[in-house]
Amino acid sequence: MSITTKDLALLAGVSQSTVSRSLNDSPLISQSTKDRILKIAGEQGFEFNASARSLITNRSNTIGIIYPNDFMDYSSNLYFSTFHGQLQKSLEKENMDLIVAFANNRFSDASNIKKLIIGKKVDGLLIACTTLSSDTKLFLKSSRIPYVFLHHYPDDPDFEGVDKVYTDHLRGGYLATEHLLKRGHRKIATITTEEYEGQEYKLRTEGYRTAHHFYDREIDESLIIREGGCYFQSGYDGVMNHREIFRKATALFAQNDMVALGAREAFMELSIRIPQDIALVGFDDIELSTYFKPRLTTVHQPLEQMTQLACRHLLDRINSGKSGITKDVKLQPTLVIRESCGS
Amino acid sequence: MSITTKDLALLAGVSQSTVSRSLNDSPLISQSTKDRILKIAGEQGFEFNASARSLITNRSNTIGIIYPNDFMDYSSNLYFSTFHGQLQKSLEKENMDLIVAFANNRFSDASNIKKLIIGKKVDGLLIACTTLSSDTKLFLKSSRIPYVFLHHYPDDPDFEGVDKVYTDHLRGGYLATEHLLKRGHRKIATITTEEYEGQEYKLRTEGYRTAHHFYDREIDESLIIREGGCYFQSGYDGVMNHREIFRKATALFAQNDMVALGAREAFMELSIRIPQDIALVGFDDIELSTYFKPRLTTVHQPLEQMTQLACRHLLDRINSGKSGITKDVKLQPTLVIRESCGS
DNA sequence: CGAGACTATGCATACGGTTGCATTTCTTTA
DNA sequence: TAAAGAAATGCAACCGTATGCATAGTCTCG
Repeated sequence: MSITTKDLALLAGVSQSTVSRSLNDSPLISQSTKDRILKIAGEQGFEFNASARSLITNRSNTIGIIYPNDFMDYSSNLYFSTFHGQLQKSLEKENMDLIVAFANNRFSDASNIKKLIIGKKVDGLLIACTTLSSDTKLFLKSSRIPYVFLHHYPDDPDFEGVDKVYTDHLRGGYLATEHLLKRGHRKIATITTEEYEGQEYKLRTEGYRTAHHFYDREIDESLIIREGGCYFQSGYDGVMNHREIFRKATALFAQNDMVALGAREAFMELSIRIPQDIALVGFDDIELSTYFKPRLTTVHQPLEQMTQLACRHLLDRINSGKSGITKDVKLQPTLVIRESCGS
Repeated sequence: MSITTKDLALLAGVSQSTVSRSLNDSPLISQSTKDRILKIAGEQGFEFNASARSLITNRSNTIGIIYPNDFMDYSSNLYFSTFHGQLQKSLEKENMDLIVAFANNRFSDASNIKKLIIGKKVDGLLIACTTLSSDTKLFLKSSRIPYVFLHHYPDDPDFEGVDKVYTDHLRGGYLATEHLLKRGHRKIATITTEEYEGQEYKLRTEGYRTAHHFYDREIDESLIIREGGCYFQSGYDGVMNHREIFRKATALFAQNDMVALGAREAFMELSIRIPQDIALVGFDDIELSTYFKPRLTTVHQPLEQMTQLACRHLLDRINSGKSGITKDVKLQPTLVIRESCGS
């Protein structure tokens, strides 16, 4: 149906290989021939057949992104949507297509990931998911496919020597807490989660502790709320179910912005004013956090930088093979001070 | 590198075509041979090479979704993230992969869409975008690729006979307004947008008008606020910049949930209480709208149904060709009554 | 002016599958 | 038991592109 290089060859009165070489700007072909063929190709609206090309070059110009299975649950967490949007943008720049796969396919027995990799549908993998099945892990380690962990990485000795790009969550937790300590707060509550399978929240809590230690402040364990989730509702419940805490606490470090917004909603219901009665810090710096007054002070994750770097590293791996030093890029978050802690 | 059907043939002591037929469960092959080969394939972790397969079958098992260029701007609009999540889910069920493309590529001259289609990287297209360049439009009409419009469709005679799946936005606007009218409101404000290129908001306003006519109520044009956007900020500004309106209006139909939330924020600042002082209705029924108290009464768009149907229709087209009657599916939205209009 | 070097092009094969047709093997039936 | 029919398998072409190698044409230079 569509026009092929053979058709172009016929039209130009040359061989198919000359057409192929011309379109690929091979130095073997004279400029005049190239020009002529390029012109014809343009007129005919020619585009390479991706499959034929992949078959011979072993490159699909497509990469895969692996998300956790319950990614959908996070779609209400704007962090992930923004993340994904950034990623899509980064890859558009590189002229690569993106296919999304989930850690475990719910509808078929065969892992879609394997199919993508062995079937050569993707040239490499970005993995934004820390809980891979041991089956998948094994497969990844043994396969030759380049991959880089993004956003976070599994706390697993098996994945020591692999590329990763992620945010320094501990530092983020530290920054948030330090800010509150510096502003004179002594009773700082925090809402974290232990249900979520990644390690991010543990690290953020770790940062919370480190800041206390650094500033020589006792930690009141009763101020650490483990509400079991990283959603709006978790923040709301976290406050509602622990009202007594907020009689003594003068500040709250909510470990992500959605949780912060949930907490904020609860505070409003309880007539606890932000920032007068309680200072509030979030994490992620999603767009939504600038909407609600007082605008949320939060820890910014450099999403754009993260996705760009990850893409670059992955493409480097794809182009130059598995060799080369491991890239372990820990990006530094920054504190964005707005009004939720006073001015 | 990877194992091929030829390798399997060698292992099984049969010809490559027998392997191919076995793996495709062809009736030509005896059950015993099939079993044997399937077993070997399993042991070897065989997966078809997608490119080789596509090349000969002309099917990539991948479809494309076209989003507007400024899709990123909407990522703060949870409607779109949820939409995309649903879509991904629907396609996972059908064992198809998804590639996202944007109406106009910002980084390269050549349209990515053309490349995907002519290069046969996708078998069909879902189009969730009403503003296609005339170039792209022309191309779509002339190409043989199956496509279905999703979410909304261009108001364009060129696209009369094409498949579409969308929500009845007019009816949605009607339902929202009717609800308010029935509850006795006579001065109902609405925040709409005329900047957004789709027609949705025009239709929602149309529904607002229709309801008034049906219930024989005069329309006060001064109550129609065109704030120029469909974001949180638009809702906030819409209220803030038109405070005088809300001295007479007793209800607000915000034409999407983010706008409603923005308006809510403004109302809170102005100490206008929901629902006592003003009743509020939104549109979309995003998850976020159930978080904030009073929970938002809104018009639910049947997203899951929409994406599923669109996928089904597209796959039907892909499988059975361009023929067959046009599917023009207008889904009915429903009113979800929560607390933002009183109880 | 002819040999050698270089440039530009064509030929043929490979990539990994699918599939029409030929061929072999096994049944069936007269 | 042999011929015919059916079932199972193999052979070979093909999908559209890339590329090593052979070849034809051009240029240089002694």
